[in-house]
Amino acid sequence: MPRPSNKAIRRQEIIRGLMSVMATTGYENASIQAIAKAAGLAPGLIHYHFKNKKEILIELVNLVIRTMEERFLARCKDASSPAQKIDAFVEAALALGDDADEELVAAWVMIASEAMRHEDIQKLYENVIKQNTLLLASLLQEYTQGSKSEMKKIAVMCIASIEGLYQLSQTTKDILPSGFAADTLKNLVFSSLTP
Amino acid sequence: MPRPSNKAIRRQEIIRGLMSVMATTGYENASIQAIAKAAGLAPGLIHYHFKNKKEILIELVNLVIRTMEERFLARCKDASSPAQKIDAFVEAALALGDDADEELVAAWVMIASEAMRHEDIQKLYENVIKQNTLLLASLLQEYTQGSKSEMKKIAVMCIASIEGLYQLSQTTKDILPSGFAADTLKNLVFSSLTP
Amino acid sequence: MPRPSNKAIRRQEIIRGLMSVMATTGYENASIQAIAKAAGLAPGLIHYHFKNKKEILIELVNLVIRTMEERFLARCKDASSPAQKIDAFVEAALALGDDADEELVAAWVMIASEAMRHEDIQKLYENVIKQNTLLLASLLQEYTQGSKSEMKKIAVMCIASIEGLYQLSQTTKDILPSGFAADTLKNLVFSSLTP
Amino acid sequence: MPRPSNKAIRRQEIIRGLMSVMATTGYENASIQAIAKAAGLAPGLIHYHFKNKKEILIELVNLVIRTMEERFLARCKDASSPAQKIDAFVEAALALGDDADEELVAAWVMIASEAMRHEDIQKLYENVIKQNTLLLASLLQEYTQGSKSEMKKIAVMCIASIEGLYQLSQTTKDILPSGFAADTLKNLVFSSLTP
DNA sequence: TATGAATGAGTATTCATTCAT
DNA sequence: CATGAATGAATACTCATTCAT
Repeated sequence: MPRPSNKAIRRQEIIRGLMSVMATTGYENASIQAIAKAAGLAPGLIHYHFKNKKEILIELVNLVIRTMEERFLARCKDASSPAQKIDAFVEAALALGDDADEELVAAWVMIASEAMRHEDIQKLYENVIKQNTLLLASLLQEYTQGSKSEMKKIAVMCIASIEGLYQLSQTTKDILPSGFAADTLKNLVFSSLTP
Repeated sequence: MPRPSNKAIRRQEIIRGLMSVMATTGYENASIQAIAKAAGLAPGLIHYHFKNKKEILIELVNLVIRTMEERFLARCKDASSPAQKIDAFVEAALALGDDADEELVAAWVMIASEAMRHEDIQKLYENVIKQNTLLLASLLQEYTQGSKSEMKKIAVMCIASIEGLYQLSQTTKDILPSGFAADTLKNLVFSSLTP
Repeated sequence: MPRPSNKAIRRQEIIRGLMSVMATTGYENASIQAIAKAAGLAPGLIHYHFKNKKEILIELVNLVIRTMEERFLARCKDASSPAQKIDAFVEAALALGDDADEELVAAWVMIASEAMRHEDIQKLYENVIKQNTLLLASLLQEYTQGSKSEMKKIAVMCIASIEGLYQLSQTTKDILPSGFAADTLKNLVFSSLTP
Repeated sequence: MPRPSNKAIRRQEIIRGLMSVMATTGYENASIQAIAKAAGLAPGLIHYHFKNKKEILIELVNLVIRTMEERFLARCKDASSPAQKIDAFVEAALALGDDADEELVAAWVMIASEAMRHEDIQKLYENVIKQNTLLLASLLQEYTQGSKSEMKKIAVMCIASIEGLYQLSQTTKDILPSGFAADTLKNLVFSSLTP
């Protein structure tokens, strides 16, 4: 009887290893050795489970994306009106708290910058941005019967703010009034819609 | 009789070499060889003019910052009212056009991500963000006699939007409605102020 | 199933590689390539086993020091009187014979000169010199009930002679009457003690 | 009227530049740039006055040797008896005082270690050692009518002590009782002669 | 003579990837 | 599956030497 496969588990460990290393050093400086150490595994094992370093990155991107989606869905459960859903969207993106979130955001910012260098990462990143934009735009439209193109613009700007806030949270922490982000962004958005 | 010094010129060439390489590959992947090639110089010459790679990066950051400031000041010349100045601020940041701007923004996004890895870059980056935030906040306050802390929040959000838009412009170009950024951001800001 | 560790063996090989290269070229000129070649290993492997070149040097210094101590202890086994111990000390230091000794001395002379450039090597070197001096001084005192400070002076001079002879043996071989060193030094020391 | 040649002066400056750099860093680490800086000259000028780095070293060796000889001759002026001359020899070698001496000794120790690596330096070094040995041996013989070969042995040992003391003075300063060297060595030598 | 820019080869070090066990 | 040793290419940086001015 062969021992049960643990590929899936090992792959998760490795992906999380990359996430934690990347959060502080970026992708280029995340050596296989360091990833292995962070994952508590032997270096040689990495390439048994992944073809190469890039593949781990891609899986990490997918993991982060999935996690973010889940955050939104969880908050959406109790939302019925469009306004509540918009609220849920922004809260899911910006009302971050624990250490896991912290690392997730750090990794995400690193991923965003890797999107500039790797076409495949760029595609994944673009997809999320595109989807989120469309989602938010349709929520906005539902909420206020404004023009579609106008709602799209506001949605893009909103997404940009979120990405920019992630960035600033990693580089200029002490400039951000603590916990201000979600509320301020919602204010901005809603006030631009009501007239 | 002695050969005339050309240090300043060479240093500029090298800095621009780094900028152009970084714009597409990031800092870690900007090899000295590549920088030299982009600058049209022999590799060995780089370290004759700069102590190390980091020093080139720092000078590049300073150059980009200076250039951005000049853009704002140029647009501010004709602005008298606070509203016009806010307008100038946003336009200077977002109404970008030619290839030089393109490269500048690309380099800036890369710099922002380097700020996460190098403390000295982080300091420079933080300083600009801080200064811009304060500047914008005081303009907003001048314009609407709202509370200082409220204006600060809006200013931060605005700066975040700008940084986020830079990011998106590099990673998800075709999602941005062309030329929409400045106007949409101004709308958002002003509509949040008037009530 | 895992490959058995051979770190200790490889490290020894590398250290001996450095010793043999240093013996002829000195530390600065002992390139990693040359060390690897002397050890029969791939260059990249050196840095798998050692953090950097300096670390190899430090281990080499420790090895040489240990070897020298063992030489003395081996000769001391049969020594009971102080005079015999002094004899053993000088013999251990100077009655050198085979090729291994030759290389050891060559490496030691190189190490001594590196002590001028690297603080950590200087400390190791100083420690041995200091310990040997104290050891010899106490032997001398045991032998002749002379003043402590006087014995210390003779001990230092004796150690200096030994180091100087090492030096000359590497640089001006054909000036040294073969095999004269130990006897002559003992004569000098004992004749200065008897009055 | 052509400007008067200053080759000799420049060469001296460069040689002293090397001496001062070597005293602290050794020959391999004495870069042409550093030598030029120490000499207060432009880097390019070095190779105008010297074919290559080695040539400067050779001239430095000659300079140091000459300086040492002069020290001995100066002290010999008032010496008439063999004992006084032996005294002068040892004093000239070991009764060092000012900063210039300090640098000279440091450079000399570095030179001695370079003798292991460069055949031409080895020759120069060997010559001095040989000559000094013969000189001292003949003085010893004049003083005590002992056998020539015996006197040679003592002379070699004496020279070795001196070289060893130079070495220790650079590497383990605080172990040497201050100012003890000359007297102790003279005691050792004379007591070994009188039986 | 003098200056300092330029070149190119050389060096330590890192690291993704492979492979023997 | 797992381990950790091994490889070789890539990279930042140094430096003697040359050369244009």
